[in-house]
Amino acid sequence: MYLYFLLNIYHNRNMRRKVTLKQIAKELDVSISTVSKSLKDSSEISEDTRQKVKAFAKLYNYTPNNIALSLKNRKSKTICIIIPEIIHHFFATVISGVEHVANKKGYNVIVCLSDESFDKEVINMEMLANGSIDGFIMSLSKETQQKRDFHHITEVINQGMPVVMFDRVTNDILCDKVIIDDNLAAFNATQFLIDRGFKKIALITTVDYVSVGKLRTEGYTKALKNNDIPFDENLILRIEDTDNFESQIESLIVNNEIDAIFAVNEIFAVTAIKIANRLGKKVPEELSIIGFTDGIISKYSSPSITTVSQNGVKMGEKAAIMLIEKLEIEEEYDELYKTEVIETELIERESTT
Amino acid sequence: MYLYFLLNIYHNRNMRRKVTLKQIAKELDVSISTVSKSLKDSSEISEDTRQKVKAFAKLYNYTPNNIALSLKNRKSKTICIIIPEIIHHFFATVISGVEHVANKKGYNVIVCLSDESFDKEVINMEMLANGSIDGFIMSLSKETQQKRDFHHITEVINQGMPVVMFDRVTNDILCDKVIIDDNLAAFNATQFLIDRGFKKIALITTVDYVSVGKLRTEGYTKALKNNDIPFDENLILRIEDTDNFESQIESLIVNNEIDAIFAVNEIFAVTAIKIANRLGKKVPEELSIIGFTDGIISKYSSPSITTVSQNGVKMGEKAAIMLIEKLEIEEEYDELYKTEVIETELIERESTT
DNA sequence: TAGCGTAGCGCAAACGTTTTCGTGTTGAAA
DNA sequence: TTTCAACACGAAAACGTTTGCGCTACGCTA
Repeated sequence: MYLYFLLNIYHNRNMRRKVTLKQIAKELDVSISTVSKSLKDSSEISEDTRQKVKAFAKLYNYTPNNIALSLKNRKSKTICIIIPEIIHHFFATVISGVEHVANKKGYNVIVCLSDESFDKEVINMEMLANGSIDGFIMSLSKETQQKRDFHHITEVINQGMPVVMFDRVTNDILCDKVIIDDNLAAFNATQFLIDRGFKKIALITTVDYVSVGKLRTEGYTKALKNNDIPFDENLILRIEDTDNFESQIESLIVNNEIDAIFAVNEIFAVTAIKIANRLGKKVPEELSIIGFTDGIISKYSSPSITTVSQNGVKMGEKAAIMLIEKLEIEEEYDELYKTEVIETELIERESTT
Repeated sequence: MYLYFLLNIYHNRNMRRKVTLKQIAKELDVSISTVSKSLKDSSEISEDTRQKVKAFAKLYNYTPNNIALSLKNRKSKTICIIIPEIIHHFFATVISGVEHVANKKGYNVIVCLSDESFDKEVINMEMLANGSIDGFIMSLSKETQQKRDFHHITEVINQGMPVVMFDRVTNDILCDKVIIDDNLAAFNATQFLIDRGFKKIALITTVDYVSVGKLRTEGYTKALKNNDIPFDENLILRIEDTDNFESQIESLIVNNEIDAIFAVNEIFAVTAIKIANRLGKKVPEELSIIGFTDGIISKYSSPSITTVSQNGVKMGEKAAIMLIEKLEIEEEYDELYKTEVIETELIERESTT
């Protein structure tokens, strides 16, 4: 009898497919249920049979098939995180946070990249919302924010699938959210520069449809107003195309007598430093610069960059916790949506006086 | 009849679970098979019924349940990539490459982080090798490389699941691999420095059990030998603990009259620049530095760093292509394992004369 | 000896598909 | 009127689990 089994399993070379309950049952000449129950130590089964089955299962390294379990339980123990770009350090840190929490709770993480494209975001969501995953964590693509078309998200939510949005969120969707107070953080950063005595403070930001760009711009504006510093539209540079923005920054610095710059991301900040250097303007002696997002660039740039630290790991962890909480509530949860605000921190380095 | 259906599906508020073939069948008073066949435009079914079913399916937004399909087809159309750390820019680019190819071919990507830990690597593999995924792409954790314990990988391979290893690979496992020629790349980088007339060339590397560190060290050594430059063990700094290595680099620079440094990664390179600056040694005028891995740091550092570019995106793409090829061969494929070598490129920037 | 409790196990349904094969009905040819 | 092909559809198995319930046989009590 054992021989037959061996022949069946080791069908070629030492290649052996995963063994199933059925195979074990056949081999031991009992029913599938008996095998299943034995492995779960059910008292329905005699001690004797139980031991026999368990020994056999161990020998052949039995583990239950996850897909079958998913189908039966109608849950996959998998969550999906959709981000615009994995190359951005910030998003990588968020993934890291999500992954660790998810793993601890027994969940797997599928990563999808929208590449800032609306269509890819839609396709990804539709592909996975069919049982493959239990819930979404996502940050909107630029294009989606621009189009303001969120039907794919409402659809998923209406199916009863929890969604947690982070960083790039929208008020048009009701769901759990994890954000930082972009407005306040920008306000604080600008105030920091004002406190150092600067009056001509430039802002390098993104176009307004990117939610965080807009909020940060508002925070900047508010700080100026609060301190009775005249607002000068010329000092605001809104970068749309991230391919070729160096010349724009250069003219900003050349054409205005600025003494400080607040940039809404690392790349803008480090590029500003580079161009200032090239123009013979010393940072921080002649020009102070503050960035946003505490990535490796800010840390390793020289001079290293004073920046608003946006704790991606923490955001990811929080988002994962919120999602999994929703998933593990038995009942149809009341639609109580929370928005968590992760605190930011101003990290002072060498790029400011 | 429609009313009944509506009551069933929209059971509360406008929450509607995904509709199944069974529900459609019941509602239209036909069999499940008829529904399934209609949706697949089978000629077995009359034009009339087909249209009716399709219209109904469209109305209720039917899409097949992925899990059920996975169970039936015994493949999940999902692959898993296991990496030591997502924070490293290089690994992020690899994911990006994998994701794009996988997506184009209709596969999803599960990302697992081993955090350089052997145990996490094992757990991740065992968790997913039960039907959840069709194949692995992986880069070994440091701990795994140190222990030289690869049983979890052979086990998975013996189950008939394809594995593609990249970057940090091992000869102990027979499978497809994607690597760069670390030895040659290091040789070329060192030769580049020698060609510039440098004789006292330091090497900042990792401990030897990290496969790529070892290979790069060998390339460095070979270049010296080839040019009859005396090999000086004091010029080699092997960094184990990445937390506190600045002081080690500092003593390397202070205690030896070096005129160039070859660092096996970006962080070491940029840190070396920083310390050199602090010590009043100008880069590149008094000290030339070459890094490895063309990440954002190298690009945005000032001076920007001459580096060996290791195309992560390309590695990821190649790995994904190889894996999916294996997956889609119908027959038991012959065990023909290939090792693809991705070419590197020396990108000259400002940190070398 | 009839009755009954219980230990030990198997049946079958369910999760949502796909697909093979079978079955009933029709219309036309013989 | 019988026969048979073609058409339109349904039943059921299969993928691998879990689990409620039913069934058998045994040993015991009355």
